[in-house]
Amino acid sequence: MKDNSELLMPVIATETVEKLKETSLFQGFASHEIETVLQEARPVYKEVDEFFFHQGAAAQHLFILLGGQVKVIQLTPEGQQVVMRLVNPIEIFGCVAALSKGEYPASAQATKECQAFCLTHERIHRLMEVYPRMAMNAFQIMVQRTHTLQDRYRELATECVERRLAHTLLRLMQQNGVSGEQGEIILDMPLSKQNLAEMIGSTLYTVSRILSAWEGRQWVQTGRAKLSLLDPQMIEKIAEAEAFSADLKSTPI
Amino acid sequence: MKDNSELLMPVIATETVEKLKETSLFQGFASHEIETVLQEARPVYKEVDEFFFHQGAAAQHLFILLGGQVKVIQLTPEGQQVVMRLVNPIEIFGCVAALSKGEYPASAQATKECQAFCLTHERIHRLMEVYPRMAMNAFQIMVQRTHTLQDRYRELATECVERRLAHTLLRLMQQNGVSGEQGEIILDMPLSKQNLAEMIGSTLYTVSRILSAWEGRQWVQTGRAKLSLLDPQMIEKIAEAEAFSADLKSTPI
DNA sequence: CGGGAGTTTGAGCTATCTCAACGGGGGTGG
DNA sequence: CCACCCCCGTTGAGATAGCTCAAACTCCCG
Repeated sequence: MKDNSELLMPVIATETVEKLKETSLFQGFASHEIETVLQEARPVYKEVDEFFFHQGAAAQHLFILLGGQVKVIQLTPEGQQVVMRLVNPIEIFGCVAALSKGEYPASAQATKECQAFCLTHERIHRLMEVYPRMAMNAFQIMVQRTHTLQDRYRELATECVERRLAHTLLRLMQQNGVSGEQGEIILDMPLSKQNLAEMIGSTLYTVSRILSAWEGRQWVQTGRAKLSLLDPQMIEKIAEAEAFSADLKSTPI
Repeated sequence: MKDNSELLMPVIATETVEKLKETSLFQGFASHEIETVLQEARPVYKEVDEFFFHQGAAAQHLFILLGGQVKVIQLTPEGQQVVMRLVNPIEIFGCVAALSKGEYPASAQATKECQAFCLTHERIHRLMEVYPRMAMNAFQIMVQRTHTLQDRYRELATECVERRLAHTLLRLMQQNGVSGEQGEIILDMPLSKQNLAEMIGSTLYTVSRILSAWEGRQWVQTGRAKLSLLDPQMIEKIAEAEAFSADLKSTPI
């Protein structure tokens, strides 16, 4: 283990530090400062579907995702899942562990093979006292995240399923969109209808129906846990226009 | 103005510092440090229904509420309101203004006569560099708030209106509940059916129907923008029990 | 070449929204 | 002090988006 970490650290550092430097938590940090921080971190690897932590467990570690993707999910008392957010590389998750010792309010599960760093409660506390900038950045991140969550909340409270789905796909496009050969945008992630439903507070049946309708008009293309946007502008129209809808029952074009 | 501020500052300080010391943003601060911070703040007063800021306006100030109550609301493009949160004394709002210059994502409106302090972007930035503890506290506050918002999101996504209403009343009870003479808990705030509906993503009609049913069973008592919980335990049962409901159409007890 | 996970689709159901009409209390202005 | 008006609330009836359940279908994997 010791050999391993001494081997890994410098490799990851040189490769990753520059990336980290540009982003959220380490805004305004010098390279050597980031390296110092990473010295305190422990690398973690997870296979697909493995959990970083479970809802209700003692919150010990904050994670910085380096590669892969993580979904943060909450379970209702009845066992229904709700996807609270998708974590992409260079983002942090498990923030509740950062300063206070409590329980994780949600679970974090790998949707791809993942590499991450993890930091203990005590170390974060100490680091933030030494680097106020880090605390400020963390604050900033949470402000931003609250903002996003508020938007989703408003959508959920006021919009119909079709528009919520459109909004969600657009968000996913921004974060995980990859341009395909015909100009379509492929969502580079495993994404079942069930997953989508859990993100927008709906059922896989309804999601399937809506996507079928969209597919019939060549706006999207769906497959087994795959999805491409053929006509993002149309999806935007659905998301924004109040009086617009695929109108699932209308005559075919 | 100058006379005014010199007159007000010490008065408010001596009276308020101890309160602030115990709470959120100033955890771990010494009295004299809080006083120093408040020197940089400007007092603000608002009448009922006045706005501290509007959604979309340039985010210039972060506010610390001293007295009164504020509701933070988002407007949909169609003009529908959603109440994102209620701010009670010694809480902060307008956090988005703290570090980055952006737009307020929501509006803040006084529901009672309010006193508050406001701090500019630049000052907060400087203060947080001097007092890392302040940044850490702010981070902590936002983590907590995200947690609450996630819970509400999950409720909205998975629960029926009646249970969402129950959860919301329980939350309000904790924050604004005052024990009445007969052991009932009075919600010490102006609270119309419309407001409640905007908090839980429903309509005033549905809320009215549910509360009527509850009132019929002596669980609550409603009036013009008033509400008391006569039997909080029953409301808790509704909130938690999966198979429980007032069953609006059932025979009277 | 099963088997299973993910998906599609139909049919019926129901919680909730919408619309409309009426009720009632309290603040305000005469 | 009274009356009016307005805002808030109630209640009914009808419409509907989306959920539930059930059944069949399809791809991928071993």
